[in-house]
Amino acid sequence: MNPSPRKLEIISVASTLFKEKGYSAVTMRDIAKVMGIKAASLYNHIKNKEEILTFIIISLAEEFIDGLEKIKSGNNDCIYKLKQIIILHVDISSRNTNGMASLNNDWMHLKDQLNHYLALRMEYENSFRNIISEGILKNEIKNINPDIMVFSILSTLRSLYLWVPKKDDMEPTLLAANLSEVLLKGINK
Amino acid sequence: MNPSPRKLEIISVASTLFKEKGYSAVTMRDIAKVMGIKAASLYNHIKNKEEILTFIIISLAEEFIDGLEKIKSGNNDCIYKLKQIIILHVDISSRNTNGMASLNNDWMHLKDQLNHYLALRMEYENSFRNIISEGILKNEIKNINPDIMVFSILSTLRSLYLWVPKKDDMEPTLLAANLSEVLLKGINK
DNA sequence: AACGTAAACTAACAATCGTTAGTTAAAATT
DNA sequence: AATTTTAACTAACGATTGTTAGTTTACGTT
Repeated sequence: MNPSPRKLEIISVASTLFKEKGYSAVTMRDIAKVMGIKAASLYNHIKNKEEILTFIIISLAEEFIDGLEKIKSGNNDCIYKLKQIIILHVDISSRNTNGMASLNNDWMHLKDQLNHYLALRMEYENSFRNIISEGILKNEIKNINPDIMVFSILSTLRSLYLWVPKKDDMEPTLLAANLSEVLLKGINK
Repeated sequence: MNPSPRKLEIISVASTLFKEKGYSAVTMRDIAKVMGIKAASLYNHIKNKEEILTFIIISLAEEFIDGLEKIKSGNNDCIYKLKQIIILHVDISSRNTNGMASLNNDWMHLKDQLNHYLALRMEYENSFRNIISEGILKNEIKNINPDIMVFSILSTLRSLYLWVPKKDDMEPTLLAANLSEVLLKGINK
């Protein structure tokens, strides 16, 4: 069964608060106050606090997995795939600046779905590294430790949620293009 | 008056727990348990929970400010200064992988010193951006939006605390060198 | 008009939170 | 030897936590 509109509203409000203070510092009463209702009323729509966090994190994680799957399946060179990954991150992060905070910082508070999340993350990072390694083999990418390249690029992409809201005048397309230039070709002239 | 050894021990234990679960999710009883004492006994050494967080964050922030100040004052070209900044981050992050987690994720729970921290952070980012902008003027650095370059590089450097412990076999010097190559000249061959 | 449901409410629960007060035992200082 | 200091302890505080139970109100459907 799909989440009701009211439930999505609660999740959206919670995401905003989770970004501001982190999951642990946000109380059900905080969420309820923004919703304009009492804390107990939240439980007409959600099972518990954990369910909110789980929904935020798992749906975003799966969106990334799906996006990467499509990119992998395309028959393109590695640099092009990396550009698509950058676009994927700019896109998802721009549409979910709040939820991305939980995905990055509050995943350790998952219970039931913690292992599932960790598996998805490992799958994502492995696929990312494979694209880099393939690029090295095909002589498209410099022969540097692939782990360092994955770490460097992914760190930037994972921080987009903090940065995009401060530059909401900048078009996602332009941002992705500039990021590709910086991340792939560097800043040195 | 300098912090006593016992106080530093508490702060160190707290840092470890703060990295694992975040400041808000760590209780004084958690810290005490690892110390092998009761929660109330912590208060013989520290004023309150907030003081622990403040010490961790402010001392690290000041270490970054001091390091950047020395780099700025040197009469070197901008690319060299950026390489020094990368070394600075690798150095501080390697020696404080736990505390860096609080600096990055728990600063919003500061009270008395929140404004001080925000001022230091703004000062740091401004200095960073000035180095980039100067590099563009001197034709050392590509003429792309400096904000994007600052964001990109700083995001990677700020994530080092997560990555260094997973690669503790890698020498900091080598890591800094590889990072300089990737961040400044890109990965594209 | 009667009924059922959705979504709010009040009230309260046991658990846990940061913190304080007062005490004790050992170590350091006089 | 007497005294002060350090650092632990027990016990408890009021506040807040996530959550449950039971109730009320409004609305759509019969």
